[in-house]
Amino acid sequence: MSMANKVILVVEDEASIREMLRFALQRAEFSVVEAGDVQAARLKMAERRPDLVLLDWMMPGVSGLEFARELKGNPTTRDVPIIMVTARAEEEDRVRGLNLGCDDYVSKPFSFPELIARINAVLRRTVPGGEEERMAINGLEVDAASQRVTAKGQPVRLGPTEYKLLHFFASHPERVYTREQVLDRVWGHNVYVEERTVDVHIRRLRKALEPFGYDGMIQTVRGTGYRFSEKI
Amino acid sequence: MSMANKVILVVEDEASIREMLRFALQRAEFSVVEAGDVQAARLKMAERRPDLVLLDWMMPGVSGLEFARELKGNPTTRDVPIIMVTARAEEEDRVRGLNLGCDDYVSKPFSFPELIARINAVLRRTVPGGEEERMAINGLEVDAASQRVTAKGQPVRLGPTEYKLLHFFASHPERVYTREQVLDRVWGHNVYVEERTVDVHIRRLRKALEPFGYDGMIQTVRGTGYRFSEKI
DNA sequence: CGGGACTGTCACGAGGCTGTAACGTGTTGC
DNA sequence: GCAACACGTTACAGCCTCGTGACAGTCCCG
Repeated sequence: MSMANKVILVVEDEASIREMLRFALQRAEFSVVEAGDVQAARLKMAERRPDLVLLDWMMPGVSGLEFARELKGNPTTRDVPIIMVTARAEEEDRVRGLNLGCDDYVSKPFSFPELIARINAVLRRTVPGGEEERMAINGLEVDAASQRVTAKGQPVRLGPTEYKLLHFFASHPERVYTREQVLDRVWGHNVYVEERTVDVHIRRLRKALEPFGYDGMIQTVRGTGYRFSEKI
Repeated sequence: MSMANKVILVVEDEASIREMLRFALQRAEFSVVEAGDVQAARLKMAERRPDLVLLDWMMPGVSGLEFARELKGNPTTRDVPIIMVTARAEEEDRVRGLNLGCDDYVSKPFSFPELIARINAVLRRTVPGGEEERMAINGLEVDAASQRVTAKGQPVRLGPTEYKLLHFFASHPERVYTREQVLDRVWGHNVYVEERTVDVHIRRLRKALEPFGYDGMIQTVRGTGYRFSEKI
């Protein structure tokens, strides 16, 4: 299992716990980046995008909850998985965290093996092959680095969600996805939005691609969901 | 909500627990297949690929762990999600299970709502068709991932039911099925439809395949039902 | 503070899909 | 030959799905 080289950002105010976490994570062959508060976390985040964020729930200043919302609200960081660390196993917090789009949840006191296992489970879920930096299908180019889309050289104006949607579909062509799965992959885990919302964004995406004749690539599979295909 | 008709294989040695699980799952509109040990589970697995496996950890004979490893090692069954059921919250076991590639775990005693919720969460993540499930018989291709059928390269337009029907028959060739069996497998358990309805959909499927000369593959077995055969 | 961009939800309508009945056709058994 | 039967085929009404436009709320930025 080449889980190595994965970078984990630990956001935790108590230095002693941070220390322990670093020790345990490094022993499991993760690279660790630490932050004592949200401010520092933002900087580290901008510096290098981690593969996963381990986020303490209770922190002085900006809370972990708010930081999670911040990350999930930003298209650039939306798909970095988050595991919440909370002091209590309070149901309500847990629900709020999950509804926010956190991928999992660990409550103190936790065992390190369990923590590692959960991290591995979450990392395994995140798309392995979907890290294509640049895709060009049939004259339609999707550049992940600049988050830009061009069709036959012409720039395509897309909103963040439409971009994310296209990026996801383009990196998984010839495959049907249900609305639920699209919501999971594009909007984030455990976020509650109406399924039909996908339809609307599909419509917006198609509209944006229409002037270039690419709208046919997003295909409706009646009774199931949608599919991206280069065959127009 | 088209979540119905998902098939769950319950592997559990204690009959009473199996009973409870079946009750709870069926009430949540899942179809349940049961197995008392790993041996039986293998058979059920081969007979029909379930959408999810609920696997008891502790079992006499071959343990759940081994069976999980077996499933995850086989490309055909690799992407059938597994939820482990452990007797206690045995830390180490849990960890081993997750590292093995199980998608989630539940520890006894568990609450049924939680179990159902976890099952739904896991099912939501899994893509239809799984890994490269693709059939090509004699120039007729059925691709489960894209839910698309092509005959000699030409796309075949099929409604959802016709697609499911063809997919089912194509993956069980040279074997007769009664209308009742077809209804069970294609329409799903606990659905009441007139048996003759199968005839109508068979007709529609044949009609769609006719332009390509493939309609003869769906053969009538008078007095019994239908059969799919590559011999036209 | 005001405007613009973006998002999520809803309501409406067109069209496709489904199940059933009814009738047609071939087959079996007497 | 003629019922009885099994299956083929067609027609159709109702339902369901999906496309689409509108709209209110939110966030950001000048």
